[in-house]
Amino acid sequence: MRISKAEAAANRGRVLETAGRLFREKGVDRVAVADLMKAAGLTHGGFYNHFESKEDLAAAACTAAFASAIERLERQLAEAGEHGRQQAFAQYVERYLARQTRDAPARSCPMVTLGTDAARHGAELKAEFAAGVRHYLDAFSKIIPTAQTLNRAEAIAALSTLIGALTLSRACAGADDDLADEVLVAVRKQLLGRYRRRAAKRRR
Amino acid sequence: MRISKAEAAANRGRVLETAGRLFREKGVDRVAVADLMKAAGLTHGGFYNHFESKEDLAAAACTAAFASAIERLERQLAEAGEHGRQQAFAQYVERYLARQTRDAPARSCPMVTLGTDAARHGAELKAEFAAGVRHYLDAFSKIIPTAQTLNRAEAIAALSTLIGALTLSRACAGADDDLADEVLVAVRKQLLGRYRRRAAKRRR
DNA sequence: TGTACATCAGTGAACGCGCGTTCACTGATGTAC
DNA sequence: TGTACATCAGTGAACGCGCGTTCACTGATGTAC
Repeated sequence: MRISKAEAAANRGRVLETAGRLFREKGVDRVAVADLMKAAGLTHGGFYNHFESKEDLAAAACTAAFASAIERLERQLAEAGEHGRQQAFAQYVERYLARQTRDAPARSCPMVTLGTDAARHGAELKAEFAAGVRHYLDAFSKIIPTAQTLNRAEAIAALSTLIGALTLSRACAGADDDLADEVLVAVRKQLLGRYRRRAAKRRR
Repeated sequence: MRISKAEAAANRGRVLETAGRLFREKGVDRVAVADLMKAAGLTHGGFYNHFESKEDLAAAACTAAFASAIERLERQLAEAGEHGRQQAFAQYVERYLARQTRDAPARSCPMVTLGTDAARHGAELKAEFAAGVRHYLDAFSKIIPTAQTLNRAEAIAALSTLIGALTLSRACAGADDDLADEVLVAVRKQLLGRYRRRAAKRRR
């Protein structure tokens, strides 16, 4: 049964969004196309009307995941705009390293959930991932509270810290919850303390 | 044909070591048992004489990978013992974030290469991963050059930074080499600069 | 505006391949005497 | 020390399942007149 163009586009969007969630949660290799389509409310046969291959979908889902992550980041930045960068940064770190975030990878940072996949999968996914990182970094640089000259290198380092911490904490959660939580707390403390100290110094 | 016990043990060791390399390089899910056994110089049928399942091997290989990583870490620490912690730390960071390391994941840090796998696979692998992190952290704390009270939290943060940077750089390498290299350089600079500044301050 | 037909998103069976695992078999090793 | 036999690591064919992908078919939509 043929479907209206608007409905078809909506279906495609739903598949993309579902893929973004499932791929982040379980990894690209551990999600079957048929399961994914079922989760999106369709049957698997129609998949190839929308995407050339599973890899093609992975690349598209990666782009979409980055887009929504960056959108959220910029919203946070805009909201806290008046209170200044430092507060926006603190809030961002708190959310990024919250236990809730760790335990809900499906909607979380694509750099953590898709990074290893991107390193191992084909060129399409890798290209979209790299583009996503570039854009994310641009947005993220704006909320790092520091001197202008170091902005970008510091942004990269801070982002790396967040990514590594979430990776570690997720991998340990369930097996050693104390350790998993300790990682979140320690990194939160280090990241926030560091920039707080610096801000205090600037105020003097 | 039956084989001597010593030879059988050597075979098992070779399988374990091969798994450690291949799993780190391609990820557990992207290495077939048959290919792995062939790479170890055996046929796939004998696999189950040594391991209960592929998951069982993954857990054992994770432990082994951590063991060799920690051994290397402690060797570096011992070598540089006389020059003091700071130099050991600097050397460690330089190696960890070298392009060579990034481009040779097979022998590199298991926290980067197996972290996402551990988060997604079964409890066995996760448990071994968490134990590995604990041990690695203990060894790593010893080379973080700072005040005693903060040692552990700082070690966790520094390690997270390294893990995140290597993850990012690997995922971007091949698609955007400039960005991939920039990540390595920026994080190296940040990590080393930070501790160098602090050491200078202590000397005053 | 109404009619006739082509299009094409969605369906579900089917294909073929690769994978983890099992199994009957081999023959050198280890052991009991 | 030498002999007879049980053990068991390794082999490679086979099994069965799940997966990515294809395909003939359906029927509502979009379009040409």
